[in-house]
Amino acid sequence: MSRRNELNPRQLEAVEHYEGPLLILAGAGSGKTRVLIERIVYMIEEKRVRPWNILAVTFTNKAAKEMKMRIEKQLGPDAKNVWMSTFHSFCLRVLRRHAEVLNYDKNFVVYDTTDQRTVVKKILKAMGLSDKVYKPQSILYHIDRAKNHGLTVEDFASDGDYFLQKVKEVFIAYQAELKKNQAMDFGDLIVSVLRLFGKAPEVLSEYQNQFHYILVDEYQDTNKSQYTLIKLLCDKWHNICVVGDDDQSIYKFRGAEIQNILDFQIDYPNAKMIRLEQNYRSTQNILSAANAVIRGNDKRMGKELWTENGTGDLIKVYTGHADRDEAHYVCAMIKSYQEEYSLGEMAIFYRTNAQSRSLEDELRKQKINYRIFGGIKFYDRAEIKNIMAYLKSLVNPADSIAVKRILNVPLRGIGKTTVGKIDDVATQQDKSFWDVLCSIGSPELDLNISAAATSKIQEFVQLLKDLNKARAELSLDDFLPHLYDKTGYWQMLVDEKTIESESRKENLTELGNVIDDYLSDSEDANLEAFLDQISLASDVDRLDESPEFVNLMTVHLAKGLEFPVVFLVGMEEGLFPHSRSIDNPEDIEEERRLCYVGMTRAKKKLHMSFVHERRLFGTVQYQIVSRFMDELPSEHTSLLGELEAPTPKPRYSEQRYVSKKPFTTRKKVAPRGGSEREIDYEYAQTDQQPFKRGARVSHAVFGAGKITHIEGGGDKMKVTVEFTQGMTKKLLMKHANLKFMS
DNA sequence: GCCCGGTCGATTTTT
DNA sequence: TCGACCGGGC
Repeated sequence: MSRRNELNPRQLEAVEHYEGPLLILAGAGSGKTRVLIERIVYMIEEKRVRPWNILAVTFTNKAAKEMKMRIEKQLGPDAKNVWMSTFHSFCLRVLRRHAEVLNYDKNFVVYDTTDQRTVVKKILKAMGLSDKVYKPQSILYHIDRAKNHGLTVEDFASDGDYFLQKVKEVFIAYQAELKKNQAMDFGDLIVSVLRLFGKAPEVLSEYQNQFHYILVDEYQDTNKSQYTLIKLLCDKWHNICVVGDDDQSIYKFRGAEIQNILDFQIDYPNAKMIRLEQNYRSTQNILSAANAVIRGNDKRMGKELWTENGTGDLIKVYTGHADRDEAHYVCAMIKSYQEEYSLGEMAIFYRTNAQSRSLEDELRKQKINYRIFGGIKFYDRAEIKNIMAYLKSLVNPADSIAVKRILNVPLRGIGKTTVGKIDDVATQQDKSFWDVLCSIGSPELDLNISAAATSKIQEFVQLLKDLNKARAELSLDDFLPHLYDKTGYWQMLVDEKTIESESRKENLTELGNVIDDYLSDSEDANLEAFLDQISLASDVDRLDESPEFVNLMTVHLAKGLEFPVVFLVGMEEGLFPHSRSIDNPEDIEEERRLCYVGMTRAKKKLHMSFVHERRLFGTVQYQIVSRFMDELPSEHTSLLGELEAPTPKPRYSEQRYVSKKPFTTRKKVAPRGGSEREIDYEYAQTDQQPFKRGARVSHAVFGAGKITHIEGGGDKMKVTVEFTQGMTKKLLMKHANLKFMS
């Protein structure tokens, strides 16, 4: 049964557009996923398009999975034949089939960022370059950037720049090393397909013939090489439909080119454009405010979100003294919402991961359950990486990064010196690390390795060989425990008996669950395919809805999600917008988009907050309110103090706030682009009152209390207040906005 | 081979 | 402030 009649006219137009290039400019919350799904269903059901002639590309596995599920629900098992995947998994699928064209082994592995770093470091060492001058991160930035632009090593131009010349040398050695290890990094996956298509035009035309219809989601986040890939693939039929929102392009630092979406109508001259501006997620207040913020950007196609959801609450703006107060405020608010919303319906967004700490401290103190996303990823945990390295070594022993990683884990007494010797031989004889390992102890190879180490290595080689035998005999879910056991890894954790080792064990158990999940929803399950899936998986993919936890994440991670209650914290210059983007107008625009993304996640209640002092890297930073706060029209915001304070409601009624928007009264002395922005900042002032010990006061967040201590004077006056709720706080008079209660 | 202690540096991160 | 990383000492 089609639900197409529930679509609005614009959405319907997008769904029923059939042939030729189409750009769907889909604002936040405008139901674009639905449109994509209905469009695919429409093509298959009404236009009798065969599922395998459709390619749909998304950016996250989560999005791909969800779309697949929803299409299957409408179409049945036929939907399985639609090619629905991320850019990277699509490329991996293609490469597994045609790897030999590029002289690669079919069992090549995918290297993640950590592996990349390891390789670069090794090369720097071999080339005698200091990793202080040639920071691996910086080198990898250039390598990744080149690949994002669709360039291979040969194309990499140093423009006579000495540093870039060295980068190029490292780049060349890096690619050679990857090749030797039968590995590709994320960027390679895309570039290699481009190379494959260049080298074997017949393969390209095979895919061109197959994909009559191509859909690309989040088009604003494609990079140059992804753009080229799509352009090639749709060159025969020109049935390309891209969906995106230029206002939500927030991954420039990863090579995303907003220009791709801005130029779509130039690239595909007869392209039709459909704007989806009706929002089904948020209230009008939230949308109007978000519209106003994003209007500050120059480079955009222009779009105004609107909704029939009603005006809704004003955006609550909180200003506090220190980060602690902000955390306190957020927690108080969360508690006050708990009757109306579950914890899982609330989320706190911040610009940088480091900000989560003060929030976490307070959440713990107040016994509010929370979950945090990002930070250390599941698959980045040492124990998971180690086990994965075992699995990778079994599938592809040429992967010397993996083999070296586990050679001495658990500790086998095979140390750095030994590894170094083996490495040297491997380089000299142009053999893989594993091959050298295998020949250790044989008479023709004298490495000057101690007898003890030699026998340890032989045991290790035997271990992997045994494991590979067992792998053939056991199913994947039986094999993993077997591996935990035979390697001694589990025992090692048992012996450790620390809190960390306990959590490591839990993670390993969780990895078992991941395998079970994997086995239950894929037919041709094998270790190779499992590794592929894991190497392309991310943490967000594991994000499920749980009602018992408040969600904490960076604004980046929040993209694509929605919550009834949202707290956007740390709205301060230098943090949001981040200091690294402050003197580049283009970067500021990206920060503004990020702010827009954060705001438009909120369905009902949006809170934005900033403080004047924040502990960062151990020192106190004095903060200035974010320019984005200035861009919020005052008619859509309410300052804390004008709004009903959370539990408990103060007993006073009169409002003392003189200025409606005290935080905006700053003078811009250097109006545009001036690096030193002189800012005069005013705070909401309470009338000066003769505060004395014992005075009963009221605070908008903490409620009623009693002053127990006073120190300092003038602007520096601090009071200690014992609140009736139980906590005691030291507050700076100037910012605390305390009210007297008679 | 391994452990410890000083130094340095520190956005965001769908794959 | 906190962690990763390296080099020296055992």
